[in-house]
Amino acid sequence: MAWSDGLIPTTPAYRIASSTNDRIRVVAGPGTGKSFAMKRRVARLLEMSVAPNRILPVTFTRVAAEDLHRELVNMGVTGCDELKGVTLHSLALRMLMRNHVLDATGRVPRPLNEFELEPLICDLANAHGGKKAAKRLKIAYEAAWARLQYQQPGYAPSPADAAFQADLLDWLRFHDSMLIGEVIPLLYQYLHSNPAAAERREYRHILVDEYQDLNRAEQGIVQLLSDSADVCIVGDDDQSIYSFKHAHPDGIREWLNANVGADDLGLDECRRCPTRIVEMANSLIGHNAQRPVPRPLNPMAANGAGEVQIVQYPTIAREVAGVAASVREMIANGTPPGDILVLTQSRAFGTPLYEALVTSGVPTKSYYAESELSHDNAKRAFALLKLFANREDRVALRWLVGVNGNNWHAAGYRRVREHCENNGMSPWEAMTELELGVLRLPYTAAIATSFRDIVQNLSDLEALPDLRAVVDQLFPNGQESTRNIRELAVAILDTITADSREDFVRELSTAISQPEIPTEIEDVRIMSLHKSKGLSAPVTIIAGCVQGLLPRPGPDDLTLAQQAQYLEEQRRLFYVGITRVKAAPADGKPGTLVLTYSQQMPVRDALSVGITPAWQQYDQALLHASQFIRELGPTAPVPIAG
DNA sequence: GGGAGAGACGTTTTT
DNA sequence: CGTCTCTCCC
Repeated sequence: MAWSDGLIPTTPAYRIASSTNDRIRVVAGPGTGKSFAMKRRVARLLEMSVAPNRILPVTFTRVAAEDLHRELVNMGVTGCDELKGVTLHSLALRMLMRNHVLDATGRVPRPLNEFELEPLICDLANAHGGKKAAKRLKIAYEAAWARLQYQQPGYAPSPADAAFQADLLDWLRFHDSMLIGEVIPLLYQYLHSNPAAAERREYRHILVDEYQDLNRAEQGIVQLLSDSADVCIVGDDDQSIYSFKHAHPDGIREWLNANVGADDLGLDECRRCPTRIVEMANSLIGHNAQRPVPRPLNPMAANGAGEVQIVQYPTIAREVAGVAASVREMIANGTPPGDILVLTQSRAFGTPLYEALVTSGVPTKSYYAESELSHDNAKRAFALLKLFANREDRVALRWLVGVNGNNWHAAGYRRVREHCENNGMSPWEAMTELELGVLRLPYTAAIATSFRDIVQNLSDLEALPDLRAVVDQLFPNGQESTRNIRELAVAILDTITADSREDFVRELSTAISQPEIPTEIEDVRIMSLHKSKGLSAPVTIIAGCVQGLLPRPGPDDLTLAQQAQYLEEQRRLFYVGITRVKAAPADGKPGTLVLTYSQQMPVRDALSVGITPAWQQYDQALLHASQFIRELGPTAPVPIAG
């Protein structure tokens, strides 16, 4: 199929695909077909024989990356197999692993898993005001980098920040590791200080999706990679929902000033949603006063009006039962489960809903599912596996040796580390001597004991015939706490041929941190509003639309202006949610949106979800409908009691 | 190093 | 209302 098949030359989609301007900005609302236009643009480049490895399609999430790849394959475009959509994060990791880059940065691109942060925080807590303070300081360090504050003239961290950062960097260097939040900044630094680096001219075409969700460092990388590349950025500030990740949505506006002469294209026709929902979405987002340029979505009459229900229940238990009942009814009436998307603002709503659906026999998948590493058993086994593959994995060793102590044996470990630094030893070597009694250090008895167990565990593993046996030993069949990680490990074993421990561990790590995205959707999906971005479904249900949860009040240390911004982001989150509804008139699917909320919930649950109830009656918190329901305007139906 | 008791805090999320 | 964190004490 040719890139221009079915594209009408006067349409914006055609211009996006065909423009030869070396700078293009596309502002595109939800459901307006920006992925479609991007895909056609990539197809055109490939048909013009641009080498696939010189095209860089950057996406915010892996879902989008795989989507692009799949659609190009379906189009049968030559060269698409070699074209990989990547997230900036994975691109950065790949570049940081190149030898000359390693050399220049002096840092090992071995990001810490979430669970491996615990001993790091404990090691730094003492000198920096406790665990909480250390966590805050670590977040501040990553935030400063995400915002590129270090590059801004006049920026200076406070003495406390600077002292913490020095210690943090020492810890990371000593343990041959880095924070996940450093991956992007380190590549930024490398590219920034090496204008002659080949990386800066590696790509001929760069396409960036969801540009409003990138933070300053990420936007900076895109710029540094575009010395000799044509750049096409696509985004929508009305869908900017990642401020907690320091997204810099102003970047999409500033970009036009920095790239004078760029094509400025827009997609406004909402091809996805029913017209009634488009009108509600416009009314809702119109309440955001700080929009730079209001750009209403244009409804597409052929989609039909669609169906919308707003339902209030007396209690949260009734709400859960009610949603489950309507899902069952829809399925009984012929709606495929995969057509139904249930969105909630928190796990606390998602989990009971999931359980109710599963109990009533509805095939359901919760995207709130527990991580493979939520149990200590699984963490321990995984850390052992890392050490089994590489005795010099200092992070894994640090974790294992501290896990049984209430403070991660921070005091003793500090002595071990000092000894290593003074004598040029690795922790493995020092602990071996410690355990043999050759070396004596104060406060290290517990560490020596833990180390002895670790060595024993490892030698037990060494005695096993192959990796399959190692997996059976670490993640025993039938053990609930390691069931998820076992499934992953076994699946990987089935695909790899060589018995290489390093490869196996690397693949398992990747599989854990970057779960597979199911391509065949056969189940009802329950997920957060954030995760729903980029998806669409004929039936979308948003449960728990109550004030205090959606919108949330936001942290109390915000200024009035910041509070207003926070509220606007919450409104954008709801905007993203309701625009997931897909009308498919040809299939007789009108597109259905259901919004539910309840009048009361147990105070205990309210508190644990983050709602501070303004009113309560005995142990029940009294709830109110989200203000966003009201803001949907006159097109929205009158709420009914359920 | 570990236990008892007081006090803070509670969410969403990407890589 | 629970869980985590910190402090104090042995």
